[in-house]
Amino acid sequence: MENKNFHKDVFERISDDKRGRIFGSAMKEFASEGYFAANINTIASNADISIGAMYTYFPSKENLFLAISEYGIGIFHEILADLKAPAGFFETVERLFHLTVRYARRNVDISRMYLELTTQQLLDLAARLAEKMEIDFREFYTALLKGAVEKGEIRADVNIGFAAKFLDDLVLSLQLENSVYYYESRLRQYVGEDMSDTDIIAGLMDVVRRYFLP
Amino acid sequence: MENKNFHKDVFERISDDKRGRIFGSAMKEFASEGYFAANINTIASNADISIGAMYTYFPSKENLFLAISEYGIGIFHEILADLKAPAGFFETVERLFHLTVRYARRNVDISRMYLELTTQQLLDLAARLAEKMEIDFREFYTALLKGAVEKGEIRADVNIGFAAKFLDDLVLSLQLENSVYYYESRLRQYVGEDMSDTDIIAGLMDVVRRYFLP
Amino acid sequence: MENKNFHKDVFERISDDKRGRIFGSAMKEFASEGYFAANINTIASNADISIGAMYTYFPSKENLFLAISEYGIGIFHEILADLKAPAGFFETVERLFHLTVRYARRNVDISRMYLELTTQQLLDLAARLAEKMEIDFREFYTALLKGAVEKGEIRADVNIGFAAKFLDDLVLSLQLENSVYYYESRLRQYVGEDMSDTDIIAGLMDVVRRYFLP
Amino acid sequence: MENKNFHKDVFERISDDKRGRIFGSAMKEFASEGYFAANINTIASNADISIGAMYTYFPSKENLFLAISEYGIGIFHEILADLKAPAGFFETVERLFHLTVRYARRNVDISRMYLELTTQQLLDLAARLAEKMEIDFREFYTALLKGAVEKGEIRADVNIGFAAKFLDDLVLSLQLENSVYYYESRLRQYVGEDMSDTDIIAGLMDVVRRYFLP
DNA sequence: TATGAATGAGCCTTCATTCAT
DNA sequence: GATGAATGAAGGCTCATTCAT
Repeated sequence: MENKNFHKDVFERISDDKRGRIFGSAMKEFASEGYFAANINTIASNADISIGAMYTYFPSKENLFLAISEYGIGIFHEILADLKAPAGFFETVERLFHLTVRYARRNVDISRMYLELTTQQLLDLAARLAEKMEIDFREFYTALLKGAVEKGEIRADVNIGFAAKFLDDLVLSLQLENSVYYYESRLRQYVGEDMSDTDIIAGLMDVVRRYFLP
Repeated sequence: MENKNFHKDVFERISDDKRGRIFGSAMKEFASEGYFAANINTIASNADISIGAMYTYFPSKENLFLAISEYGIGIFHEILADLKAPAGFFETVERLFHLTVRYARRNVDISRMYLELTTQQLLDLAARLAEKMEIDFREFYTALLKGAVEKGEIRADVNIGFAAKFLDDLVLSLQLENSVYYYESRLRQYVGEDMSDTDIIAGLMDVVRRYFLP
Repeated sequence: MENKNFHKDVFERISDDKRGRIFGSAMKEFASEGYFAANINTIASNADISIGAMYTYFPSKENLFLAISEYGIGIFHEILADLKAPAGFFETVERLFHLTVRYARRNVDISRMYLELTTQQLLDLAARLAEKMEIDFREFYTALLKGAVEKGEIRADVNIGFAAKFLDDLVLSLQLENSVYYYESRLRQYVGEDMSDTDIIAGLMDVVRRYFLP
Repeated sequence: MENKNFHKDVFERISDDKRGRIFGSAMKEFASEGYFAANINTIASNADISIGAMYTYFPSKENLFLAISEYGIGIFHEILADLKAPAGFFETVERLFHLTVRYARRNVDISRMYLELTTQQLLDLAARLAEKMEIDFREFYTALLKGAVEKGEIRADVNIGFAAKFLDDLVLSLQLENSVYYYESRLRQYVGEDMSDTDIIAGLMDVVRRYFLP
């Protein structure tokens, strides 16, 4: 059983507090500056540890980034876990939208890192980390849709693959609009300042219903 | 009337060929490496001009990036110009989708730069450039939707702002999937390898019709 | 009586096994990497002790190096001890050559360290350690030559000092050729692959005889 | 015809003065500190150029070292060139000894670098550079000895290969004693302070004559 | 005493920018 | 105007050494 970790062993033995500070500091720096502009010395200093310590925990900047990415992406799995409880199709989708908004806001840095990770040619490995999460979401959507068809909740002639991606697109847009300034601002330009999260999700549910109902 | 250009005056007096080489080289570098990892010396060398020349044309890396962004974003205006000819709502939307695919493919570097520009906290100014284009698109969508409502082509109770953003989201996803590897790959994971561009656009039109028809 | 040791007192109280592991590991590292590239942490880890322990035994990298040098150089004294038994001049010289080859091969790391120590400006102290050994060898050569002159084994008009150094040069070349790759390879380029150790020593004895015999 | 240089092209275009300063500074630093302890910033600063400049001339510390080594080793070829004029065997050997002393003294740094290069496991490439010079010297010795045998100047039964190496050993010892402090000091311990260079060379010629004359 | 995590000065290298020619 | 050599601040990373446990 090989060691597939991005961190060195010592990192597992340090206090939760310190580990948290490192993750927080690194996430913030990577999210706001991007991989290349991010400064390891700054990350260490903001986490209140020495650069030396940083390098006893992670063998390189790249590995630190990968570790942070892996951790960050993992957070989004929680959304899926939160959705486990069986419920009707539209109810589930609506909860997914709400959870997405909540998670994106609570984990702005992670959201941004994810975006950076997908759009930049960064590191193959990083992209593959994101893909892992994609797989789980894909399977979730697919199962959800198939179940809904079987139960007659939605029309039977939808193309499952296409519809799944469509749902994911809606989720992605919510994520962007709740973590990336540019997309938040764009949203407001389109719908004005008055439209609440609830309104927006209601709007999305309208889209979903019109598409999936017979 | 102050000079609001990102380039210096000399830049306007050089040959089209040279200007083209600079834009091409810079776009490629910025798109593939990202702003910070991009190397001005490399850009100059690939454009077959001296670094000295580069700095007589642009006062800084930042300004070069901004100039390139402005130019690149302008390209997408052509899509709007191409859509000027009056036509039915659904016909227009379908043409928009086709044009988006074509433009994204033909201008992969620009597409990537646009993405980088919106997701990274890069330069305020850069984001504002992108917003300029957004405005035009927003106005286009709004006019299109209002006209369609007036002509009775689509149901009258749509929220114009929300619907406009919705259309733009669809366009954005097409753009991503045709220029950024990660999103291209994600699309294929969802819909398989067999689905053609035409099929996908047909799928999107289905979404659009179900949403906008009464 | 001050403490002139390079190690701290504790070092004398640890097990022979541990002491041996430290010497072995340090010698190997210093010999193969050179003083500056040598890594104390690596030495400790290869010796299966903690860095902390290393620093309770030796106050610094420099002192560790000196201790190792002192020890290593001491090893070569054994050659002299092995030569104590009185014998004829040429017989003794021949045995010296054979012993040199054997010791150099058996203690490659020490040989290399010795070389490094003499050629690099390393540490004054280190050079002085090597000089200590030199003194013993010098006295040995001098006594040997004087005795041989007295006994009429060699011509009486040799310059003892010069002749002693000459003998030491021959020994040095044997040492180099049996521990440093570059000199081993150089030897082979000159004399071919077929010449055995015995042949080479025979060649050297020929040199010695022609020089010292009347 | 590929570029086998260790330096970048620009280096060939700078003034002889500057090139000289760089070589001098680098040689001194590498010779006195050894490859690893040598500090590129120090080299640059002592040569009165910026570190940036250093890196426009040489792609890396390693390449700088190789360039310096190549140059330094080349200097020793001059000895061979100086010996071209045909002369008797013993006369030639004596001139070789004198030239070696003169060159070693005049190029102390080079001599030391050469030694470092052979004794440390440094860089394969570096060792190969030294070997190149060895080849020329080997061929010189071989031709010299063969000629001397043919002309009846020396006894015919010498083993050319062994004898050649023997001559080179004598030269090497002269080189060491005239550039490396340790060996200079060792020499003095053996022969006293009074023996002049001329005396020492006379001593060596005595060795040579006794060995090579019938 | 032993441990090994922590420290931080220091080194190699990059690259945006300047400026003499 | 064009050139490209020169500059030097800044960043990733190493490793001798310390010290709390």
